[in-house]
Order: sequence, then C-alpha cells, then structure tokens
Amino acid sequence: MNQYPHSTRLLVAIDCIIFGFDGDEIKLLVIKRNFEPERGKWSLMGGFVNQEEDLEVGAERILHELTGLNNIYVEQLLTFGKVNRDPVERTISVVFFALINIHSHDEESVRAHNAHWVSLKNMPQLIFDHEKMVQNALERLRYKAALHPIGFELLPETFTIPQLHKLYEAIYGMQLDRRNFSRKILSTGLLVDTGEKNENSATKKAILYRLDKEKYEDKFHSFWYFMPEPSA
Amino acid sequence: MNQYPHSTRLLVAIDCIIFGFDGDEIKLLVIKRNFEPERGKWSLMGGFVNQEEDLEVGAERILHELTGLNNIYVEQLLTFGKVNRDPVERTISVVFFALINIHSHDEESVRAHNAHWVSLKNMPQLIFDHEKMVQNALERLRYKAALHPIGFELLPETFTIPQLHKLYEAIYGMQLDRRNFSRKILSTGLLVDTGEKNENSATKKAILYRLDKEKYEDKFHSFWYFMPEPSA
DNA sequence: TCTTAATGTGTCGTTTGGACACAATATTAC
DNA sequence: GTAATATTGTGTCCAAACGACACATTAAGA
Repeated sequence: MNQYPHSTRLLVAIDCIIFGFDGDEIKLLVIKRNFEPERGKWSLMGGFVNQEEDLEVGAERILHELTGLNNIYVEQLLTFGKVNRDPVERTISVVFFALINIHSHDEESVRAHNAHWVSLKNMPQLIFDHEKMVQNALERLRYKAALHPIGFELLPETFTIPQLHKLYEAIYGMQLDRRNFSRKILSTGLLVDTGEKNENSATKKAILYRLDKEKYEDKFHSFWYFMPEPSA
Repeated sequence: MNQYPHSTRLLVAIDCIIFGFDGDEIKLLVIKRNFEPERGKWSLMGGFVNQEEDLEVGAERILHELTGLNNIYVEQLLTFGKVNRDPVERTISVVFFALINIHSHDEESVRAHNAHWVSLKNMPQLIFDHEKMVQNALERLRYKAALHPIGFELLPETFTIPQLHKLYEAIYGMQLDRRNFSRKILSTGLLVDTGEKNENSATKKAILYRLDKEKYEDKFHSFWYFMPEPSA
C-alpha cells in the first residue's frame, strides 16, 4: 500500500500573522505583492508547504525568509480551507502567528520583500480571507496575553513597566489603571530589576527590567490552569 | 492563471476527537479499524476532505456519519502535518474536537462503524499521532471549560448541579469543593430552575436546571475577556 | 528654582474565593 | 413507624485579590 486511492490532493499553504509593537500600537507586517495573483495588493506573508517539510518548519522558513529571524515566538492558529478562498485553485492555508520585537528584524530583507508594518486600526484591505485570519489572531493574542506572560515577546530584552503597560493597553484597546497594572505584574515575580534605567525618557527615568527566564518557563503553563493543576 | 505551478499537492484528512461524559468520567469515541492501514488497531474517526467541501462541513459530515448527530459543538483544534505521521503517504490532518451528550448518538451507526467509548485513563494505543491529538484536545477542553460555559455540551438538556460538579471534577481530574462550586455556577445566572427534580437519585433529589439560552449566547464570548471588553 | 510630566509606592473599602458547618430531603434498615 | 444514612441546598467566616484613588519622587526644561 503505497498510496491512498480515490482521494483528492490539495495545495497546502502557510500564512503568517506577524505582530509587532512600536511603543504605541500593535502593528502587523504585511507585504505588497509584486507577484500574481493579486499583484499590487496587500497580503500576509506566506508560501507553500514543501513535500518533505513539517508545518512548523515551513512556518519558520517563511518567517525567516521575510524577517531574517530565528527562534521567535510562533504558534499555530487555525487552518482556513473554504472551497473558494483562493480563486486560482483550492488551497488549504495553515495559519501561524508570530510575535516579534519590531526593531529586531532584518530591514534589508523586509524591504526586498516589499513588506511594511501597518497599524491594525487603519489596516489596508487584504486579499482572500487574510483579514479574517488577522481578526482571529488578534483574538488569540488577547486571549493568551490575559492568561500567559506572552506580551514580553513583543518587547526588547529589557523593558520598563510603563512600556509593558502601554503594550497591554494597545492589545486590549482600553485604558488600564497604571498603578494596579504595575502591582499585578510585579506580583508575578517574573520581572528582574536590571539596576539600570531607561535613558530615553524625557522626565523621570523608569526602571529597566528583564524576564526571569526560569520562572517564565515555569509559569508559562501554570498560568493555563488558574484552576489548580489537574492530575490526569 | 488556472493553477499554481511547481507546487506539491497533499492529501488532506480530517480527524475528530469526540468527547462524552458518562456521569463519572470523560470518555472518547474511537473506532477499531476494519480497514487498511492499521486494520484492527484503534484510531480516531476520520476521513478525507472532499474537493468541493469546506473543512467544517467535512468535519460535520464525518461526525454525522459516525453518530447520526447534527448541530453539535464542534471546534477546530489544530492541524497535524509531520512529514511521516502517516506511513502510507504524507497526509495533513485537520483535527476537530466535538462535545456530545453521550446518550444522544445513534447506537446503530456507532456499532456499524465498530466504534467504542473508551476511558481516558486506560485508553488503548491509538495509531499514528492520534494520541497527541487527544492530549491536545484534552488541554483545550480544560482551557475552555475554565473560561467558557462549555461543559453543558456534554450533559443532557436538563441536569443537576451535582452532575455538573462531577463533570468538572472529571475534566480537571481533581476534587472541587461541592459548595463553592455550586455558589460559583449559580452566580453566573446561566442556570434556570425547571421546577423538577432528578428522580434517579437514591436519596435527596437534586433540582433539575436547564441553560438560559440567551444568557448563554451572551456570556459565551464575554467570558473570553475577563479583562473588560476591548474596544478595537 | 519653579513648573511639569512621568514614575514608584501606598491606602482603603469592596468583592471574591477557599475552608468549613449545618439544615433539609429521601431512601433504607430495623 | 422511626431511626440511621447518604445526598443536596444554603450559610458563615476569614484571607486574598482587585479596583479606585492619593501622594511622594525624579528629571527635564522654562
């Protein structure tokens, strides 16, 4: 038995949602297509799955191709497979979403791919069902950031609490009390005072923190079960 | 442009995790395969995606084929696509998970497919990566049930608080204080007293409740954001 | 030196949650 | 028919968490 008979093979694509944070709002990295179909229009960065390539590997390949980055936060989101989602030919798209530090990518590579950071608030029209994908990814981001210490993936190695605060306000599109937020974040024990201060500030300089990597690994999953750890 | 050139088409399958609750523990509906490959072994119910069929429709078709049920709770879980996950031929599997009332399915159909309910605690070996899928689905169930009123999908139309309590203990594999649980559930306002009592009970008969459908629809998403509703 | 803007820390009252007690109901044993 | 038993419904208490808000500290620029 070397093949399954009587079954249709389909084109399988990977599309990547790439979020960044510019200090003020959440941004999305999209490309202006200089290839068919839909040349000249905006879309997510994507590609096809290679015959001998795992899905996650494919996603990392595509992300690396655009940003030059490795070892970034990537998570499979959902698979979009409506029959007519791609007018050229039926294509199943496995969507991944990635969080990166907006200042860490390879500018050259991004320029070469004709990619741009766009604001979520006045996002250009995207091709196919890509806008649905983005909407879905945003919901996932909100969901996860509320339960897991995932926001740090969007910030530099060291960061201040006011930065983190602005990030969360941007994610949820709402104001959060600065003082209560600070208390809550510090109570997690995930932040380590680096002893340095943010020199960019115009007024009082904020303390620069870094993540406690070990506690981060530990807490990442224990956040999941805000019900105490299940046994099975 | 009628096709994308130079790209490999892959077989796309759908596999379904089907959970039920027998009043004591969470059960999984699996089939004993009487077809190749892996004839005689246990696996999830699945099938291939048809050329002209949306993924969700395919999942519903497969679920209906096995259980005779329509309009059940189905949610896309993840897509499994490791190169060698299926030894016959590379196959991408889009996994869905469904919650059903364990007493509502078509017994005939289940027998005809050689399907059985198995306990999660002594689950038989499953083929390919199906055990990973189940593990993943269980985590999703725990995740969602903690935030959304999703457990009801596993119970009959009317149910008692002690039933619900046992269900949650089964989901999380831990004991939950009966009284605190009751208080918490009632405080959601989702339960409506039907005025009837559970006649099956050996001792004091428990109140039968039903879901407040409207509040259920409302709350289903508002549970998401335990941070107040975001604006964007 | 004063003003201003941003940052760090603290207080207070309410709400929520976990631990636990007790009363009510229905079946079974005697 | 009554007592014992198991199960269910409701309540109390205390500690922890949370939201709303005040005040002190720091640094740049007028």
